[in-house]
Formats: sequence, C-alpha cells, structure tokens
Amino acid sequence: MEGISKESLQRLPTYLRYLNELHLNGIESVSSTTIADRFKLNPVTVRKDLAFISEDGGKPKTGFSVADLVAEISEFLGYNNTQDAVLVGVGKLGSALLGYKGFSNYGLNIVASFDCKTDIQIDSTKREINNISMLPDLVKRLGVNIGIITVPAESAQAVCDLMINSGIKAIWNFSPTHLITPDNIAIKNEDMAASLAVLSQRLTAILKNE
Amino acid sequence: MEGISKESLQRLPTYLRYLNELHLNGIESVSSTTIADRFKLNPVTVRKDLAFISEDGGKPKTGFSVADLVAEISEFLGYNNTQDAVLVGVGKLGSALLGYKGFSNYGLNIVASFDCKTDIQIDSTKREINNISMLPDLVKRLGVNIGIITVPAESAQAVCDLMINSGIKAIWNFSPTHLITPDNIAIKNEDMAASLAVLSQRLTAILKNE
DNA sequence: TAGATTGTTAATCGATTAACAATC
DNA sequence: TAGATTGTTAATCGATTAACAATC
Repeated sequence: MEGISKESLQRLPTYLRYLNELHLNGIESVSSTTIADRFKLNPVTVRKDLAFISEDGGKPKTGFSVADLVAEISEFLGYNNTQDAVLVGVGKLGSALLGYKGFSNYGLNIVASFDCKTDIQIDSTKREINNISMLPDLVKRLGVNIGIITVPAESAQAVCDLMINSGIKAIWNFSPTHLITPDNIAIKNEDMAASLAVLSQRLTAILKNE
Repeated sequence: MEGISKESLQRLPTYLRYLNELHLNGIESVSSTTIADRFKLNPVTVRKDLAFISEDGGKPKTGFSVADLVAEISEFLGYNNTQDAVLVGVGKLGSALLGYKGFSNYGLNIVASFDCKTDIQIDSTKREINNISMLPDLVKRLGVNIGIITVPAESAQAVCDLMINSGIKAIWNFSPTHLITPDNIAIKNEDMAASLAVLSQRLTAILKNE
C-alpha cells in the first residue's frame, strides 16, 4: 500500500470541515460530485482522496455516509489522540496562536510557552510564560514532540537547534526564515511571503485581463 | 513564453531572503549548487527558476550575480511598487498581522483595518479601527485591490462577499474556512489545518522509523 | 428499467531530475 | 588546459483527469 499524497492530505481537513457542517444539518450522505463542486475540484480527485481513508467506500446512486467519513477522516488525521506541543516566542503572533481555541479540534495541545525576555510570567490569558532556559528540561520530562516557533527571524535557527537538541521531532515554523534541519526531523516552514507571491501574481493576471 | 509555475513562484521569496543575506555579507556571486544545498533542492530546479527571472543568466564557473538576482527577483515579485490592502477582523491574529513590519518588504501596505465590534477606535499601536460599514466606501475611494480576512469562520464568507462587492480583487483568507469566490477573484486560503496535517503525518512517519 | 454514482484503468499533464554539450 | 558551472533536451515521476464498466 502506497502512502497518501501530500496534496490529498492537505485536502482532507477541508473536506472534514464541510462534512461536519453537513452532519450538523442532519444530512446523512453526500456524493463526490457535491464535495467537488463545493471546492472547485474534479469529482475523481475527491473519490481518490476518499478511497484512501474510507473503509466501506461509497454507494452508487447515494454516495458516501457523512457520519462514516467524519469519523474516518478525524481518525486518519489523528484528531482523536492529542499531541502535545511547546511554543517559543510570545509576541503578537505567538499570543494569537496560544489563544486560538481551534487547535484542540486538530488534536494539538500547546502545553507550555517560552520567551527569552521573561522569567516566569503570566500573560493576558493567565497562561505561564517560561524562560527559554526551561525548555529542554520540560520537553524531555513531558516527552513533547512538536515545537512551534514564533520568534523573529534572527533567533529562529537558534530556537530550532535548541528544540532539536531537547528531543523535539517536528517543528512548525512561523518565522520568516527557512530553517535548516536534519532529515529525521519533520519541518513545516509557514512562509507568508510565498503565499503572498502566489496571491499577487494571480491578482496581476486578473487586473491585466480587465 | 509560458507563465512561471506556482512552485517556482513560491521558491523565489525564499531565494531572495538568502540572496539578501549574501549581499549584506559582501558576497558578489553564487552558484545554483550553493543555493540548492541551502534549501535541499536539486540544482537544476534552481537554475530553471532563475532562468525565468534572470536577464543575463549565470556565468559558467562563477555562477550568478547576487546583486542582479536581488534586483530581478524583487522586481519580479512586485516588491518595488507597493500594493494597498485592507484588513477585517482586529482580533489577536489580525492585530499580529497589522503590527508585522515585514509586509512592507513584500510590497504590501495595510491602509485600513475594520471590525464589527467598534465604532472608530484606536488600537494599541495607535491605528484606527473602523467599523466594517465604512469598508465599501473606503475601498472604492482608494481603489484598494487586496483584502485580508482575520475574522472567525462564521463571518468570513459574509466579509468576503462584502469585499468583492466593494471592488476587492484579491483575498487573503486566514479564517479556517474555504471561501467561495467567483473565478475573476484571486483567493488564497491560508489553511493551518492543512499545514498541520502535513507536519503530523511526517512526524508519525519519523516516530515509526525509530 | 433508467440514471446517478461509484471505483478503476488508461491517458494526459506538469514538474522534477538526469544527461550532456557549451563555456568561461 | 582542466574543471566548475551553466543552459537545454530528454527521461522520469507523480498527480490530475478522461473514459467506462459495474452497481444500486
């Protein structure tokens, strides 16, 4: 059995949100065509994606069971067993992520936050902010696998290295740098400039056509 | 002449950051191999990318002129002529984006922010927050093309529709919903759940191998 | 039955990578 | 000259899409 493609994987959370909506509205089944229309995809793409995670598949004429898909995608994405994470850099963006309730739906739980500017402090949401020097011990003690980086670009690589040395295995990087990491570490560089480049180029194309 | 691929386009800002660093350090030329090593890419990929934006190309044995590449990528990405944008939803994430100095480097200038909760108010960084009802008039008056959405999922589609009706042509959506937009609108759904899905899956694969 | 829908196989499309001659 | 590096053509790889038989 082959692994799921990165593209399919990224579509699954989108499907799940939509399926949850349908579920709430009491809709029991849905066709690949309906899902495809919602997201401007080809129905075959949707069927291929769902074939990966669906046990029973769909039924000709009726489509897929909404409840089954919700359960199976949630399970596949690991939303049922929560992963712990630490966050470093409690500036504006870091605070925003700390305050975001949605992560619990995605099976992510930020257990501690760190900054270099403080000794133990309490932020506006009554969470402790620890000094960065406490990170290695805490990560080792709790066996945390995921690190979230929201520090300025200059310090991001140092924070990354510290995380890896402490035993972190996956890094979600929101600072505007491409971090250098060994191959046995999962890394996701969240690059706003890259996103904006795609958006701007499409905008330019649209303006040119009008 | 073909358009640049989405993938190439997304790599360009990454190259540019690195090239700016080299430039600051007084390094005058760089080979595609060096750039490729930095980002774990194939050198041919880098050369293809640079071929798109580079006038003179590189020289055998020496490589590419750093200064030329910096100028050409900046120009290509539109970092030299700034685009105006409006932002709706001045919560934590919205405030973080408003406060982010880096956008000016990317040719993006947020000229006004809006929220539904307020009449005209002053936020912590002394910027005005306008009531959402002021948006259509301001967007039309200033001819703003870009809208940034940082409201909760429930209100995102309504904000999106309002933006489009007001003449916005490109939407950068940070709310956890996939927005429905006509084909003549540029849209970038910034999907944290999709990113996290990719990271988690890699993490699972790494943990399994150990 | 008729028709909507599924799942699969084959064709297409696009991006990455390999191979290699050209050149400084 | 020798060797590093470029740019391009061809091969490979992977994802999307088209075609179509199976089925409820």
